[in-house]
Amino acid sequence: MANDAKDAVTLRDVARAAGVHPGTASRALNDSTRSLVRPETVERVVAAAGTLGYRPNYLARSFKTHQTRSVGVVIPDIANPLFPPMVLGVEDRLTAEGYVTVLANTQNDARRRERIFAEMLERHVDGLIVATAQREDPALVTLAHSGVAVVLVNRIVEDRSFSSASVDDAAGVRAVVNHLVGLGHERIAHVAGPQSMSTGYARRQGFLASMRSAGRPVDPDLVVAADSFTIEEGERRAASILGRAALAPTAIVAGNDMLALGCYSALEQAGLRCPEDVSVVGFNDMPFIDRLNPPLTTVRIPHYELGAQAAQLLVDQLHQPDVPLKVLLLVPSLVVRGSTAPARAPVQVG
Amino acid sequence: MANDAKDAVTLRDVARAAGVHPGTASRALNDSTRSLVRPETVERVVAAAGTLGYRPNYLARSFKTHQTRSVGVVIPDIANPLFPPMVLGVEDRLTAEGYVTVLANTQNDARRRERIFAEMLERHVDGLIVATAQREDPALVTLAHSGVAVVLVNRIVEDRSFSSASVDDAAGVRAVVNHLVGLGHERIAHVAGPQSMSTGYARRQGFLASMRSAGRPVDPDLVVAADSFTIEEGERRAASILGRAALAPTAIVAGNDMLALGCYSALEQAGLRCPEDVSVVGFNDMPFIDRLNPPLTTVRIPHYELGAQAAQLLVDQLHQPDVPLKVLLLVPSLVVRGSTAPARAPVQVG
DNA sequence: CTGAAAGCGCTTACAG
DNA sequence: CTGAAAGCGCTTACAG
Repeated sequence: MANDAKDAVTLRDVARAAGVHPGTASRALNDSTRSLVRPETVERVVAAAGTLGYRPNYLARSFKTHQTRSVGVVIPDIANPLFPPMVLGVEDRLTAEGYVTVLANTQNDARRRERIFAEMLERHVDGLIVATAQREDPALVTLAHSGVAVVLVNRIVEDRSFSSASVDDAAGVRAVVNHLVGLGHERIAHVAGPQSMSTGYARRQGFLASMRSAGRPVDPDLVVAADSFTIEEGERRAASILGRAALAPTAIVAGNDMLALGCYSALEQAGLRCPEDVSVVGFNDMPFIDRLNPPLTTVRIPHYELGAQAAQLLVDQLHQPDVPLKVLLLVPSLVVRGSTAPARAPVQVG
Repeated sequence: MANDAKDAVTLRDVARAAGVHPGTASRALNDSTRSLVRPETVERVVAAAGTLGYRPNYLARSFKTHQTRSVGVVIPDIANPLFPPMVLGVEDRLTAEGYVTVLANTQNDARRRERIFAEMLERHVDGLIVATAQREDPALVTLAHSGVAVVLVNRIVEDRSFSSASVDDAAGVRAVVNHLVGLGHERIAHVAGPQSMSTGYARRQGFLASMRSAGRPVDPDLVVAADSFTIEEGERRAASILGRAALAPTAIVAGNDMLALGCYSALEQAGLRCPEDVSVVGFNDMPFIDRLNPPLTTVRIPHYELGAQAAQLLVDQLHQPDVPLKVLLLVPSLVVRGSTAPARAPVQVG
């Protein structure tokens, strides 16, 4: 039974060994104060710390300085394969900067999110990386007012009062629509994501704008919005389109890959083939989506990079509190796979 | 600009408002010491805390008590879809118990893992849930000797000196072999996982034993072990089997789903079809594996439950330090999908 | 049952 | 450049 760290070496021990006052030892050992100490003294202290195997007590330091060198990462759904690579990017960057990652997942539940925010504050995280922003998000604004540094990733708040790393959603959808139009599609449906989130909203707006630019009239019966970015919602909404329209669409633009998977299911239920009868496109290019049946045409976004950039924004903010807000928009690219094919005559349904 | 928590309500404020000494206020507010205080006094203190909106300073408490109510979760590869649901299970359980989850990922790198362990200790996490155990793992043993509570998940250390939640690997593989034998397969290959990990090892042992029981001779040319649980390694090892044997196997048992995906690739490279020419079976039933082309027959393990159980074991250990070691073995089940089919005559290769 | 006091291990104005 | 001292906000033996 090792005795925890009861017998740990403290700063006093180091000071004694080096023949200096604890205050001096502290200054010698800290980057920001080292310059205040005579080089020879620094050397002596560092040597003493080395031989004694001194490890500063983070708890004491945090207690004193109110900094924990920890960052909370709040995601909506850890089971959505979009997020793990993003978290990985965050974690890599944060670890490199000496921060620790406290992960929490809201399960798309607002109450749960509130609790997480409160707890993160109580834990005195130095900052937060939030992937659960709503277009209007009073809770998040309140949080930021409490003084913690907050950076948004993937989704953004509309008033742009946060630094963020996200993706040019409209550009992504434009590429999708152009691709489908190029394949001769006329009746193009959209299963949009939740309109309360910037991603769901911007992609839908982008869809409507691109269709207009391409001179394709949008049949209102072919545009629906899901309540969440889940397979189930995708299936349900796609089914409603297929059930409502007399003519099936020849292509469906899904708000993201999860919704696209739902579209696959709905098509199968309706006895329609993808891509022979209906093309489907997703958004995100999440892991393994290229190995599906059929492989999904989708918009590739740099998951890892998104996380890493968000982390960098936060670190910058922590190191220099008056740094200006920065909105980073990464450019996505279309990846064409087997789920899209040239348009044929629309299938009669219903 | 809200002033951080500079103006926070402290225990002294509560004590003053309630007309008691801070020590008494502390005792009144803590579950374990409340019984020492007269009920009316407790009431007064609690009321004062309520009106003042007192929130205890965790940092001060942690500093004093050496407990942080935080738990480190160490996984080998966040990009492996097996782990997110496991982490979710851990997190749910831990959150419910008032602990915070500090996530770190080793990327299968021993050096990185060492650094993570050291950092977790410096952060004074109360315990660790480790998904990166090796069959022989001196680093982990050292860690446990330092006094932190450690619980293993998924993989175990052979000397059984840790509590753990894992899966009966041998039983899982037995079900696989029986399934294949039932389909008439004779030439069954095994692309095993790393033999330095309990999962890779136990499944391989289980494979050999089950084949023996089933009266199927094992062709040594058809059994190889991968260096890591990755798609690339799976492809490489499966290719080596296909390249070496004069007769292709009619089925491949992969050490896990990632390796099975690699087998898919290798078969495709070799111009062989799955399942028509060669059946493939995985292990883990990781998310989305049922939507692949073809859907993978695999061994289902309760990912979420595994994480939740490990978390519970840890919490038990933290609440009662002398709790006996507990090795929990969850029972997996075979899920038959499109990647396995009745045996045909083996295909001539090379 | 409650108060008074010490102390956890640091950091940081304040002197000198 | 360094020392002496205060103090961060709690918890917990120790008295009474």
